[in-house]
Amino acid sequence: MPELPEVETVRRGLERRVLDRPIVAAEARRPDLRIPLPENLAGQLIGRRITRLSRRAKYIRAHLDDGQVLIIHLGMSGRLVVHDRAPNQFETHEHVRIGFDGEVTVSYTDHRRFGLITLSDEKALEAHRFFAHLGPEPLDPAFTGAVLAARLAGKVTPLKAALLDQRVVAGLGNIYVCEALYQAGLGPKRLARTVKVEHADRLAVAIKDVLGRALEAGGSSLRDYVQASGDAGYFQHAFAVYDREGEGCPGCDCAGGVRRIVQSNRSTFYCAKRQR
DNA sequence: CTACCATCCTGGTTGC
DNA sequence: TGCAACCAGGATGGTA
Repeated sequence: MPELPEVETVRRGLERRVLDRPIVAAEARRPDLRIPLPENLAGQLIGRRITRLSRRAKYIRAHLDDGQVLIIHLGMSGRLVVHDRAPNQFETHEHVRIGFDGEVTVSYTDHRRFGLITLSDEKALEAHRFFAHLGPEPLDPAFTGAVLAARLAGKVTPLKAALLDQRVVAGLGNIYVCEALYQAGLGPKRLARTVKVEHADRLAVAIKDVLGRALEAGGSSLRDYVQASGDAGYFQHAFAVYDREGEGCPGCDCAGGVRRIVQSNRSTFYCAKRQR
């Protein structure tokens, strides 16, 4: 579910609450997430502190004070919620719970279990299979139209599919690709290799703008996503096209309004007039 | 190497 | 109301 703005919002929420607090309790309740939880996860966490929280693509990384890094991906339906004290009961799909000194408790729930939690050595982190092949971070100043154009060059695949590929750009998902393509005025079916530098400039600007606005809104809450505080995000109210099939295109008076098509088995929403 | 497809899993919504 | 079909923010392993 969560894309870059949601994951970054959760990261920031955790950062405010759990940094440098000793972990005094940990419980792995269901080990079979997308990949199995590490052996003795609780034992590896208890007594440690999180000294830094970083994000790469849609992964949150909690850097521990012993050189290990806890890697978390929320998949489609994962939540990380901070409680002031440990709730008396477990939620239905609460798979991992971490207790910090001072009673602050983090619950990881994920009803679809597409998410994952694992551990890695800090030294080997960027070489880890999750990170080794990722494309650039779109909010990094180094991410420019020229960089994007180079990564799309030669690809014989629809632009929509190329942008969902984390090796091309990291952190985008179905919502923000639809929104960025709309804002840039580029058709989702256009082949990636046809995107020249002038288009890519617009697209890179649109990606940064959409992600930045979503981040300010605390992300988009459709079904499962909430911030670390438990509050919903509200960028879903600002979607131009996502999940707005049949509604009028906000940017023009085209007859068809927002259309929905299926690409790589996922919904694409766009305006056929504005996006070429 | 590249591109496409099915699949993992659960639950909410839709349509008959 | 009941039930089946379909759909959902992601990632990836296998196949062509």
